[in-house]
Amino acid sequence: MSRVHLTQSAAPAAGRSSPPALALDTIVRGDCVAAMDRLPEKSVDMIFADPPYNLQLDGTLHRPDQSRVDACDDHWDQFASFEAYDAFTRAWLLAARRVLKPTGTIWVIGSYHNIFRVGASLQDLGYWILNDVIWRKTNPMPNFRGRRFQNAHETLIWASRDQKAKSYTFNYESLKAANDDVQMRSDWLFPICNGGERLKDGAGEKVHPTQKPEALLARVLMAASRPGDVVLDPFFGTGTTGAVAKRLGRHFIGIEREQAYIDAAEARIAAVEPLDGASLTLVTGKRALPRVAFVSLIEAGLLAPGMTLTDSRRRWTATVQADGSLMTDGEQGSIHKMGARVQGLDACNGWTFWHFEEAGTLKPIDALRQKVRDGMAAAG
Amino acid sequence: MSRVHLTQSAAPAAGRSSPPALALDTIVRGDCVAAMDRLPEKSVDMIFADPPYNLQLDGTLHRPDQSRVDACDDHWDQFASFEAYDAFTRAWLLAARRVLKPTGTIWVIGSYHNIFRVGASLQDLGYWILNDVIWRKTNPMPNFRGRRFQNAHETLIWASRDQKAKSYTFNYESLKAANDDVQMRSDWLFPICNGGERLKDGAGEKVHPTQKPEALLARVLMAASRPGDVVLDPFFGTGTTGAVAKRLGRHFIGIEREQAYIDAAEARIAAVEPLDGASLTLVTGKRALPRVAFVSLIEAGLLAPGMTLTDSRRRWTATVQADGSLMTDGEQGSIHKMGARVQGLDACNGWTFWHFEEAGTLKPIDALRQKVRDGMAAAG
DNA sequence: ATTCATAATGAATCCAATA
DNA sequence: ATATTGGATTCATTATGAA
Repeated sequence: MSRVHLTQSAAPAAGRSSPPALALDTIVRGDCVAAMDRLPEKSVDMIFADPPYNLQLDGTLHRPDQSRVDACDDHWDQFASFEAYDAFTRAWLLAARRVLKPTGTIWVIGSYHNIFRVGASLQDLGYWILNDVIWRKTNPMPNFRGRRFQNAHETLIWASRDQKAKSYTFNYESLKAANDDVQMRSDWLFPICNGGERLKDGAGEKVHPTQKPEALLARVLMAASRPGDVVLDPFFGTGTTGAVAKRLGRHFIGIEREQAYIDAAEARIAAVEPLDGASLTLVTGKRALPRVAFVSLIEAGLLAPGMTLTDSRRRWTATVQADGSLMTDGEQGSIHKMGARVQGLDACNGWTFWHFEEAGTLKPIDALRQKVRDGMAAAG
Repeated sequence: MSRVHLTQSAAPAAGRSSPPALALDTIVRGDCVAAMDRLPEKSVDMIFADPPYNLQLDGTLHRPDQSRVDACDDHWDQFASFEAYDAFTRAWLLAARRVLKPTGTIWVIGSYHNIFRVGASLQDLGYWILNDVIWRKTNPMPNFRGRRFQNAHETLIWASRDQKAKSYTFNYESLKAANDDVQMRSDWLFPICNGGERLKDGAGEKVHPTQKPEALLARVLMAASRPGDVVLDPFFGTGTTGAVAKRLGRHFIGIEREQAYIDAAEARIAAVEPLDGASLTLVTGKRALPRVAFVSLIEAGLLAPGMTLTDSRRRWTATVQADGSLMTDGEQGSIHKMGARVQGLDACNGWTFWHFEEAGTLKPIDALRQKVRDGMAAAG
């Protein structure tokens, strides 16, 4: 077992329990199923997996200029049959599911050679697919023979542990803010990994045939993990997941069989400078704010029993009751229930629906909720 | 059995044998497996299939404005389990493979709910996947609860009958000429089917919950079939495949269970005006002839096949071809190649050279490219 | 006729905390 | 475990109606 020492704190994020005796920020050498079986169950927050694609190449491909295409023909990408690939896939997906926390999610990347088998196995094992995400390549390799479309994308599947797992980590507001304030789509555009980022050996040969771009991993980690989280990569390769995790203040556990890849990954990760923690804070929306009981507005003296609230266009009115309910048309209930009732809807956000009058103008009671929250913050 | 009469010739393309006793340009009512089993083996040139997605929706979804999302909850999309869906999938894929010519290919469209199972079944049955193709939607439905990425694409799988089938139909040169002389990628951008193209009933309700855009089918048919070919659609719905096939001079065989869909499809297809045969010729050059794809102007309805383009001083003219090429003086090629040819030059920017007439004035097609670019920018 | 404002809607596996 | 309840959440396009 190798260990990469981080300069950043290894303390877990506030409010998230960390498993005991989990060797963080290390690369485990060996078979990923055996290695995962040695980890505690429900111990990792996210899994990113870039398994063998089972490319089934035969023969050598040449470019139109007769140069040879350096194919991915490594022994670890060879399987005897679809059945053998399926058995391999089920085995590692099952082991991964055991170590994944209930709030955790898994990402698997693949191409049309293997991704359909991976997706079906995910579903068969009880994972619940949240999205498939398309990595559109700005600079894919052409189809040299002109017999197919240029294969210009790869597919990622994002899945939770099971259908019931509703509270998985997803930094929706961060992604939206990063995307010109529109929600992030399922198609992402990135260049392939080349240039200075691509690891080369002494002879100038690429160290790994399928090194993924750090930008892709960065979006994955920013979307589905938080600072301090533990990210597992069972097919670590040359450590893109680890490098990005370290940079983004996440912990990683890598599993890899080939010592040459481990060596390259360790050197690579050691050179990564973690971002300052202040750069890593996430945008949080209203969802993350503490709840405020409507009655606390009355208790704080911001509203008084007997006061009349209306909607923004004064079509409906309701009376504030001392117990924190509203009364309208002889019916009594929460601000939400009564807002829905007068409109004939199933649901309503009473905080933004109901207004009070101040200095001749109508203001939503949501403005008063903010005052209460400010007071809560001041009180610690 | 219903029959739609075409005005175009039903003669097969020269050099391609046509099966005997194959009722062309008709919609067969009934189960697709039984109907395909009644067709002669190796009788169709291409299959396009839009099977049920098995969405597994649960409960009702509301938009933030409390309006209800009109979900696809039709009985035909309900399956008891993944096993039941797999059995259904294998059955129709097997029947489809029997009727497909050795030179034929199959296209299947789906989403992450079903496409992985479809893809695995395709491979298990011996089909050979050529590409997966991503339909990126310019205007997908948002994720209203902010719990996932906006599901902004669907996936098509393109496969040949088996690995040995090397001489499948693929109009590589046409696609390339139509795509600004770079080979067509595996990610395609189209709007969803809405507006005037979307079939509505007397009450203004959509006739079919999942009608596909004609532009998508047009690219599929232009890529993998030739004029006179027979295109089978075992899940015909409201007949997008048939409408596009008729317009592009292909024959179709539709299979559909619901009479209401058949009625809508027949009326729709009857109203389709086939393109002139001269507009449908394909580029066949072996070498590369001379970036918004010119074909996307056609797919977007900004230009129509058969339209005449001229240079700014009306010295030369050319005709827009359905495959996205131009024809002039009996020669056919990209907008750049044809611009260069008429001027006797080595190279030419077809975007600024070729003009179309609008309200009596000539405008460069580059103005239309900007419109398409605006749509691309909107999609990220 | 044109512009602007408002409403409607599309293959969607769409919540979290408390009782 | 289930039931209840608070209250957070949408993008691009088309259709409709007002000015």
